[in-house]
Amino acid sequence: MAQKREDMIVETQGKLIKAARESFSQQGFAESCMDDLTAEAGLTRGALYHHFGGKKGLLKAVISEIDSEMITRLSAIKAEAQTTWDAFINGSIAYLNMASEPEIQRIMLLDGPAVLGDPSRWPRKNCCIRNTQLSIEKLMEEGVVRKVDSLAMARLINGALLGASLWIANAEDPHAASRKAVDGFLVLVSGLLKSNS
Amino acid sequence: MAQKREDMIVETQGKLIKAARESFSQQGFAESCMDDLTAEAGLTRGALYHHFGGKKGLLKAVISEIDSEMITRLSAIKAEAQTTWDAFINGSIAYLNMASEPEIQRIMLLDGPAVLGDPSRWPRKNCCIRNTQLSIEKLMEEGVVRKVDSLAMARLINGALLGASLWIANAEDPHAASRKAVDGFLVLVSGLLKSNS
DNA sequence: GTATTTCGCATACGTGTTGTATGTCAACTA
DNA sequence: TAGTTGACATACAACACGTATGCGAAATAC
Repeated sequence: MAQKREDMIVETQGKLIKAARESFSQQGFAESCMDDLTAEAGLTRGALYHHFGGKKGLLKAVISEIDSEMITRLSAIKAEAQTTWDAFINGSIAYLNMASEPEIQRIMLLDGPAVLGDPSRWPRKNCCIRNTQLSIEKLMEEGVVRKVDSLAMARLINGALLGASLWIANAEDPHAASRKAVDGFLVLVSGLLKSNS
Repeated sequence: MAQKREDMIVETQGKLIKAARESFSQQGFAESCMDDLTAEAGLTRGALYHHFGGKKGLLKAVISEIDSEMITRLSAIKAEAQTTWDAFINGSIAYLNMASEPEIQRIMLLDGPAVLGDPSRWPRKNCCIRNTQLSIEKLMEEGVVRKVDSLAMARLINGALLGASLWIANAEDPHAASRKAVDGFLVLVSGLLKSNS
């Protein structure tokens, strides 16, 4: 077990990331105080700057972790579908629901882009947009959907889901809003199908 | 001319807003220093706090001004169209282009939502989402598009355009990206048309 | 026309938060 | 077991924000 030290490191980083997820999602990135945040994790700012280089570095680590979780959840849902189209639709709806969760919305959709810039430039192996793009390309190969630029379409769809999720999360009746958003989304993506026109 | 004092006020506020637009769009809201910003306008932070109450208040004023300009530009474009559908499409494309402008993107689409929260809650008389919603309702009345929840659809469409514009602004070839985005958007909204299915 | 009040804006100050520089002690290496 | 690394804490300095206070020119009153 030459892993004792290494274990402590990942534990420390984990505690910091956990505390950061809570603080960032509840108070927002700008309002989060690093002294409070690290104290919550039973540490000091020294650990933070040692491991992550600063406040933004911690945000990057948090985003990376949440992103991985989202990919995992999305993949599981898509794997259950029978057809590529179903996988695309179910994945999109799942994304819509995830994006309505306060933590994901605040960190990934509001503070993340504002602090770190365009999400597609974030250095992460898997990202949701890439995922959507691949679905579309597969659907085009299968001849199910019309020929379009897959990246542009992925951006449009991702943005649509994001916009709807912002609305859902702030609606007086999120459940009803979610249903309306899904209905609308289905109408919208029906335009992709070759069978139309 | 009992307006001498009042004129000075609007001039002062105008200078602050102008400087803020530059600073916010170039360095972002968080990185903007109020001392530098006010000095740029030939004033001090005293004027800022007197007129706008603080940093966030200034951002609100800036957003309000930009929003008005966007509405004006959109209205002009929509008024030129022959049909309601054309007005909707042309307005959407115009919005896409506007959202690709650095100032609008940074202030209205990135920092604004992160600092002030969901844009639909912003206290402004006219907003782009409301505008889109009205277009959709009119199209439904005319029997051109299928029956959908207009607000949900407006949110989806607005989000799609926003997502695409973020991509365009960060693309290596913005012009080509813009064309692809417009093509994709047309495919997407074709799903709204009643003539399909 | 002068006295008085208002208020637009500047100046001065205190506080909180960030980043860096330095110190310390436990864990690895030989 | 001695030496070295490095994980993390402590101490310090630099801003940037918000507030409290002050000044001087317009507006108002008489």
